[in-house]
Amino acid sequence: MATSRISIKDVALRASVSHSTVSRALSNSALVKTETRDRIQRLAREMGYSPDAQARSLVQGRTQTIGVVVTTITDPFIAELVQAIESAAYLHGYTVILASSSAEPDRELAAVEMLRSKRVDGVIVTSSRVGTLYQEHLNRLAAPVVLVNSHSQLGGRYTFAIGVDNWHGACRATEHLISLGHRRVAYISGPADHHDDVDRMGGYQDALGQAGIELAPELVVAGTGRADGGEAAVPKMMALAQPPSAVLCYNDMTAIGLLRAARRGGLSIPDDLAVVGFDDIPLASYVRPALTTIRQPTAQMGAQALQMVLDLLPDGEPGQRAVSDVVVQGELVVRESSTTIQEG
Amino acid sequence: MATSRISIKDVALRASVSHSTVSRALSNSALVKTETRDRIQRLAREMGYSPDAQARSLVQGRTQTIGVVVTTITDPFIAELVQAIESAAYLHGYTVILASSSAEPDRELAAVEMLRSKRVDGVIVTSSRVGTLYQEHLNRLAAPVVLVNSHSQLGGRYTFAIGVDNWHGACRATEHLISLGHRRVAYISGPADHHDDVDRMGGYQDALGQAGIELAPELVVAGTGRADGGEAAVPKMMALAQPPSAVLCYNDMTAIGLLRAARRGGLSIPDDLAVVGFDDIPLASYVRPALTTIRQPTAQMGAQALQMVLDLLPDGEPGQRAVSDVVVQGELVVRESSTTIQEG
DNA sequence: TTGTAGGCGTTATCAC
DNA sequence: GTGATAACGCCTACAA
Repeated sequence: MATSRISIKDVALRASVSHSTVSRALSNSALVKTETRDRIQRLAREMGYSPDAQARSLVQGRTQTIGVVVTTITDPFIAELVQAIESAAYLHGYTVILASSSAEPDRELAAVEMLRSKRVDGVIVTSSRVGTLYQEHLNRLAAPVVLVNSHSQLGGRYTFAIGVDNWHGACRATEHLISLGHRRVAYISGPADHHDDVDRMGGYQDALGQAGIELAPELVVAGTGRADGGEAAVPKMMALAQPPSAVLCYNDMTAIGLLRAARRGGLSIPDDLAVVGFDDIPLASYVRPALTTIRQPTAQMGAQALQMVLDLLPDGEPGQRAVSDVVVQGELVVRESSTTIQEG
Repeated sequence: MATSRISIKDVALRASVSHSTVSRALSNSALVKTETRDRIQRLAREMGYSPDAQARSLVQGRTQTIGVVVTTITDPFIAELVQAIESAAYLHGYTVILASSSAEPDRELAAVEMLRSKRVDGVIVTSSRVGTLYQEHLNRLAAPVVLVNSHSQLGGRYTFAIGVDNWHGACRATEHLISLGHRRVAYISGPADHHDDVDRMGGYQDALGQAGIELAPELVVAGTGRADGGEAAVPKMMALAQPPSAVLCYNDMTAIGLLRAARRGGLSIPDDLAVVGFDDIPLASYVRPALTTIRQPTAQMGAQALQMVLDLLPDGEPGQRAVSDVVVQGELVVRESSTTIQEG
């Protein structure tokens, strides 16, 4: 129960002033006598006044709210991203509305429409797959949109992206394996149509080429981006006339699935097969053997995504100046799955 | 850019009707001629009209929005909870505002104040620790509050709770260990002041008593609720004159820390020490040996928490009828850490 | 320094 | 059936 709705009018009545004076007093306007201002503020507090954000937004034209669209908050990578976004938003006086799409087109559309109605000032999208259709909805948003780890296909005037350098990360990972003496390095791919996957495979191939190692098409195995993809890949790879001695996986979950299948199959990691993932999800350091991987600077990406949105706001706080797409670098984290040298 | 702000007035102008008619037409009121209604709806779509949720809320007195307060969305248990809440909210036409408190009192207060200003229709709190001070803030909210896995100390008229049966879960877990032949069963506790911990320890003790096993105070070791607590507990337990042959941990993270330390210490799990956790976080099935634990019906709890909030709303959709505190039962999930019988 | 009078975009209550 | 008109709670010229 507690405090019923109390408006500036109620406060005005009790303070024997007009509601405009209350409004000014509460926003610390210099136009009101210090004395009355203090009196009004005290009174408002006593009465349990709470400003109505909606009414304010209605007249001011902005809601101090940003929408965050995710496939599922259950994904640890996305969760960390959202945490960073929420945290940064809080520091700037913004609020986060969460919308999960479950990767279903209907819900994606519904989410965007909802955010439009709520008049969010900006939107951050972390669905790694942003189809043309989806993008079209986003463009109707009349608010700046920042994509995290996904590529804008249409490139609306107000749509920008921030993402990890997939190519470079995969390159580093592959070089790491090569530096350990591996010559036959496999790649387990992710979901078929993913841009990420294309780029990561590109880095893998280029690193091999750079080292003068010829590409072996049979060493590229189709995965799913989930653990099952990694599990299924093991028998395929091991059935080859010349099995690989090392493998780069599209992501950590693929690698973890692979670890699991390798264990069942009696393969010793990293001795029989060195394994590297991508992402550095929390699980990566907990599995045995702990996973070597490319760490995405998740928290940084989240915070920066928010800053980009703010920079795109009409008059908003200018973090620096103009906004452009941002590419961040991942970091190679060496653990047990690629080398027998123990670590944390 | 896209569509600028278009209001019902704009539509009214183009349709040569009053804005009231447009309002009625858009809400499918029977009071408007079918023909004009269709015409207006078509026009509104063409013009890219999007209703302003804030203006609507202002007059209707409810926002179709609920606030979710978490310590950190990064916790997999909480993430799953939030996912379920968001999903259920969507189905009921509600939107979720996310606020993370980082367990800092300042931010807790700020979060509550923000939700108050945003005029959320209800609030779900998943901070496992709800202090008296915090509760006081919550009571000022003038909106129903549902606590997940935490105990309301003041028990405001509008504050209810849903949580897992800690006592029963710990009881089941302990009985499981006893049924495997263990007589010396240890307990590693969680954060000192947690209600959860008290209840779980109670279940542990009662199960032992029930089996006619005398309680050995030295077998209760202080933990932290985090991995470090489990790690630190291993040397303490093993230094005992009669070390335990099994251990129940306050939660999974404690158990995982224990697993790690045991591994380093050359202890064989479950042969030297059988281990059971609590929660069944995703990690539990991925660590080696996979963790036996008590699974919390997370998704169900999230969905039900939302339903409780809805039921508490003034006129809101009545799921069933009166609301009361809810206790759900966890489920024993047997994996490798307590028995050598292989599984999953 | 303060008060009056709009108006933001809706819905709702009246008349017509 | 439809159109004025008045709220909802706030901000902000414009007056005083």
